[in-house]
Amino acid sequence: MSKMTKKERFLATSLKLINEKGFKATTIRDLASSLNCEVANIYNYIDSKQSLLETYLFGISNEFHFAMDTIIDSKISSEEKLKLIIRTHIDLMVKKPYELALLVNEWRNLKEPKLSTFIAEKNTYENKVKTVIKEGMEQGVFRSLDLEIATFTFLSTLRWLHDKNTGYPIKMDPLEIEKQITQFVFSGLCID
Amino acid sequence: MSKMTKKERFLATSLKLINEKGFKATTIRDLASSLNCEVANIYNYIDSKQSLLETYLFGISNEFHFAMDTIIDSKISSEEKLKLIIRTHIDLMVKKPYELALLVNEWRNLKEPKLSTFIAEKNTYENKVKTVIKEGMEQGVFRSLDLEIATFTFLSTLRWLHDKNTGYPIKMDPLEIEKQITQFVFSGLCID
DNA sequence: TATTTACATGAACACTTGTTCATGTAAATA
DNA sequence: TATTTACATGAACAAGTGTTCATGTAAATA
Repeated sequence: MSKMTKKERFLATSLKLINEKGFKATTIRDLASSLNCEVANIYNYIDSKQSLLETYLFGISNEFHFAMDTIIDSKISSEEKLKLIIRTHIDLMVKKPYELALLVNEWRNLKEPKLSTFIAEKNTYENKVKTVIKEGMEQGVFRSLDLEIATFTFLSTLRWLHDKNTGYPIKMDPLEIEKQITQFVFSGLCID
Repeated sequence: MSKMTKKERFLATSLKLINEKGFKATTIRDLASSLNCEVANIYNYIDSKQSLLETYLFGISNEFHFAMDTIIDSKISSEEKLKLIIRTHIDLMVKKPYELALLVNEWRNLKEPKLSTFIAEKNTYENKVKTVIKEGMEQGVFRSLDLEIATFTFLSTLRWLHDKNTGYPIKMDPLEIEKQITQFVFSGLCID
């Protein structure tokens, strides 16, 4: 337990620092001084700086996929599925804001072959979202927009949350955020 | 003219490379070998690696502000203003996809005091968009969503363009993209 | 008690980084 | 023709990088 606690605390501190400075800009010595320990000591916790990034990224990536698969397999309408996708993103933003910011900003720093693996997972996720939207369009529930554009525009509406919620405390009630974004996505800005 | 041509070509090549690898990951030696020239030669064009990034970022930032100010000062409806903002983003994406991607991805690599200046410009821009949306809400043209959320969600819908359009040729007709995104933003996904 | 385990240390490594220097050349300008 | 200008070169630098090493300690386990 104490073993885990120590490593976990290291991982948490690192995550925060990497978010502030960026992965490339954060040196092992930065991590060490932020943890009040010696540089070499860090290698008691991790194999390499790269593996640290990999741990974070594939960690949340898995969480997203797990949630997504649950949603897709459930017997609910396309509209409800999309609502749940929005809810999942906001949930994860509240619970793991730093990991989410990494997912958006730092995945480019992965190296092959992990980079390809990650991109594949990313594409798979996007395709699952695309499928939900496609179903909705075919059922006449969603407007028949270009599928690619609709999917990526939708995903984008969930992305600014990460940019805004790193470092700052989340002021607004998550449920309220969810309500607002759902309304934007489903009904748009205009009244008519 | 030949002076400008040479420097411009250097700037264009650098821009592409920095987009592929990221600013931090792109070394002066990378630039040199990509340009088939010696490392030292690069410093005939630029003062420092940092100044290179600054040139790019403040360059497009200015373009955005210029376009935005024209829109804001024109005597048209809030709805029309928002449409023009969408058009501006897509226009710039088509004309300067690499600069735009930098604007989104690499501004964190600026150093003080340029970083603060950039963030201030960024905030100013976002506030101008916010004002347009606020006007629309007050006039009853736009749905009364939370202003912050509506603004950033709107801006996000224009951001994925950059991610998707670096490196790849833009397949879809810009006018069609504009039409689709405008529809998404104004009317949302749902039919009802 | 003996031995493993978890964590800590500081020096050293091999390498990469941005940048500068002194020098050179070929064309444009005066 | 003389001189400035634009561009090119290769070596060198000082600083910073991730990582490893041999060694140490204090507590948990056997």
